Amino acid sequence: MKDIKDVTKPLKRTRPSPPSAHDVARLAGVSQAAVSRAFTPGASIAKTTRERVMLAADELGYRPNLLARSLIRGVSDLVGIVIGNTRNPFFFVALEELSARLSRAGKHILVFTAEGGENADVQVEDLLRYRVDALLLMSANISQPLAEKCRRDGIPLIFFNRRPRWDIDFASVTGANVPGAEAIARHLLEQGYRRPAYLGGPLDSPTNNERQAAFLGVLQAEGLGEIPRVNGHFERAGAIEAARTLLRLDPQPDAIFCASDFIAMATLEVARFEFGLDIGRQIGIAGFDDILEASWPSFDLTTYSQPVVPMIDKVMELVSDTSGEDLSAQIVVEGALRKRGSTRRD
Amino acid sequence: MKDIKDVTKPLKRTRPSPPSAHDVARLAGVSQAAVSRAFTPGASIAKTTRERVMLAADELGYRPNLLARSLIRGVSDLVGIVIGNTRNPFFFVALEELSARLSRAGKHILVFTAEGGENADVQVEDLLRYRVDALLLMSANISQPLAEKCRRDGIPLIFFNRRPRWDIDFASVTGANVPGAEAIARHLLEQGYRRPAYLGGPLDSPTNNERQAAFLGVLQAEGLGEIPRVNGHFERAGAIEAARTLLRLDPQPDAIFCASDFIAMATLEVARFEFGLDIGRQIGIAGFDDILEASWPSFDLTTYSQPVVPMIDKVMELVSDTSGEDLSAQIVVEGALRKRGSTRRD
DNA sequence: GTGAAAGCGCTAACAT
DNA sequence: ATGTTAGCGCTTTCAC
Repeated sequence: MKDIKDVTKPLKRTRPSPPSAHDVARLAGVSQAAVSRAFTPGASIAKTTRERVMLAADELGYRPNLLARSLIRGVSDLVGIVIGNTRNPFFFVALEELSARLSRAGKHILVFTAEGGENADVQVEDLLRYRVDALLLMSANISQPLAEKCRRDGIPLIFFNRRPRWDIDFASVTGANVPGAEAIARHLLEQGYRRPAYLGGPLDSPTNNERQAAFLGVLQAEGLGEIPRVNGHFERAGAIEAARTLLRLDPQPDAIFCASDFIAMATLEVARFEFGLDIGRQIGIAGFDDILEASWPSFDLTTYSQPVVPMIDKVMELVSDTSGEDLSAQIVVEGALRKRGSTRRD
Repeated sequence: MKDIKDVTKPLKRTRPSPPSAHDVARLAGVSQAAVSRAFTPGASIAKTTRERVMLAADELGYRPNLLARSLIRGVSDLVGIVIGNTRNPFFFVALEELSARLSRAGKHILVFTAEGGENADVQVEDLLRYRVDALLLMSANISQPLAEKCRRDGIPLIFFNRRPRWDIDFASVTGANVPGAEAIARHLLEQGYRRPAYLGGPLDSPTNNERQAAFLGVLQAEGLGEIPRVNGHFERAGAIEAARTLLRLDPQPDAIFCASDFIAMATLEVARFEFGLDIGRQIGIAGFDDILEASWPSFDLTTYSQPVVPMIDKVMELVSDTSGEDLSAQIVVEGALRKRGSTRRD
C-alpha cells in the first residue's frame, strides 16, 4: 500500500519542485508535523528533534512554503500598497521606511502602482485576492463601494497622506494640513509679503482643500482680499505651467505657497530661471512636506514638515491592529515650520 | 450525513472568513470545480454556467484566493525585489516602471528594502519562501552561495544596474558603463578641461569600477597623468565629503566626473555654494544616469543616460523567460551622452 | 461541459 | 514531545 504513493509521485515538473516538509521528515526520520514545529518559533519540540530536522532541511535546501502557511492561517503577512503615479520623493522615502518596519514585524509589502491617476480599484481587487492583511493607499484613489467592501471583509484600509474623497470615515494618517498651512501663511505675513498666492492640487483632493482653506483663511482674516490661486496637478509639468500663470499676473504675487515641496521646487526654478526673480527678496516660495531636497542649498525651501517616521509609526499601529477598533481613526501627525532662505527678504 | 458537515463548520474566526468557491458553488447550484473554471480564462465551461457562477460570486463578494492557486500551480506570479537603502531617484523610477509592466503581465511585486548596505541574504531567503517566480536585486548585494542556491532552484536572479561582485555569471541588466564613462571623458577633454577628477563609489562595486577604469583609461591615454579621485559612497552625505576633499586639492580640479547623477548633484552644490565656483566655466561637473532631476535648471547636469524603459524591457524578458537559457545573460543597454550646462565653458 | 475526487504544502487540533 | 488526522481553497485529472 505504502509503495503506491511513491510510484504515483513523478508528475510533470517544469522546474525542479522544491523539497517539501514531507521530504525533510523522511530524511530526518520524523513526522511531517515535527518538521512544521521545528520551523515554528515557540512550538513544543525537543531540542534534539529540531536539530535533526534542521540538519535534514539544510541538506535538502528546504524552505517552508509561506503560501501554504498563509492559506491555512487565513492571513498572509502581506500588506498591500498602492502608489499613485508620482515622482514625489516623499512617497519613496515613506515606502522605504514602511518596508523596513514591516520587515521587522515579519510582514512584507506587495506593491502596486496605479497608472494615470485614475482610481485604483483594479489594483486593489488584485491585492485582495492575495488576502493581504491590510491595504495602504499612498497617492491613489479608490471607489467608495470597494472601500466599503474592504471594511465588510475586515481588511484595514489605510489612507496615507490623504483622506478619502467621500465623506465616510476610513483610517487615515496625514500631516497637520491645517496648522501647517496656517503657519506658512502667518510666516509669509511676518516676513512682509503682501501679495501671496496659492499653487495647489486638484480641487477634489481633501489634502489640497485643507491646506488651501487654512492658508486662504488666515490671509483673508488679515484683510488681504482675493488671493490668486491655481489648482493644477501635483506633478512637475503641471506645476511649472501653473507657476508661469501666477508669475505673469499683474500685479505679480510676491509670495507663492505650493501644496507640496515637490511642486514648490518646480515653482522656485520657474521664478528664478525663467522670471529672473531673486528668491526670498523678490518672491517668497514655500512648500509642504520637508522632503530632503527642500534643504538642499539649490532650493533652501521654507516648508512645513510631514515627519515620515512618526507617520509610519501610526501606520504600523493601524496595520497591527487586530481589534478593528481604529479602523476609522483619522490620525494627524504634527509637523513643524521650517524657515529657510526661500522666504527670507533681507 | 450531510448535515454533520454544517454542524462542524463554525470554528473560531476572528475575521469573517471570506466566501470560498464552495459557498459560491452552493448558491449557484453547481460544483465547486465549475466555479474554478468560471474564473479560469480559457477553461471549458458553458456560457450560461459561467453567468450563473458570476452572479452568485457577485452576490457573495467572492474573490478567488490566489494563495491557494499559487500553492497548486507551484508558481506565485510574484516577483521579488530587493532595493538597497538609497535615496537615488533612479531606483524609484525603475521600480514604478517595473511595477506597471509586471502588473500588465499579471505579476506582482514583493518589495524588500535591505538596510545598511549589508548583503541582503536574509531578505532574499524570506522572498524565496513566498515562491517568487524571479528575484531582482536593485541596489543590494547577495552572497555567492545563496545566489548559487537560487540558480539550482531554478529561480531567475537578476541584477539590475549592477553586476554581482564575484566573477560568476548571473543575469544582469546594466547601462553602458564603459562607453558612457569614455564619452564623458572625451567630452570633458573637448571642452578644454585639463585637470579632471573622479568621484566614485566603493572599490568593490563592479559598476563603479567599470566607469572608473573607462574614464581614467581615456584620460591617461591622453597623457593626463595621475587623475585625482575619491571613492566614497553613492549616498549624498558621503558624496558631499568627497567633493570637499577633491575641491580642496592644490591644484584644484577643473572638472569632476561623478559615478551617478545623484552624487553629481551633491558635488555641484558643494562647488557652487561652498566654493563659490561658477559651474561650467570654473569647474565642469558630469554625472551618470540622466535622472529627471539632472535636467532641472538648478543642475543642468551633463550626464550619460541609462534609459529606464529599455532596461525594464530587458528585465521583463528575463522574468518571463521560462527556458532558463538567459539566466546568465549580461545585458547592456545603450545610453547617450547628454551635454548640458554643467560642462559648458563659455 | 460537468461533477467527483485527489491533492498542492502546510498548520492545528487531537491523541498518545 | 511526538505522530495522526483533518483540512485551508483552490486546480486538475478522470469519468461520465
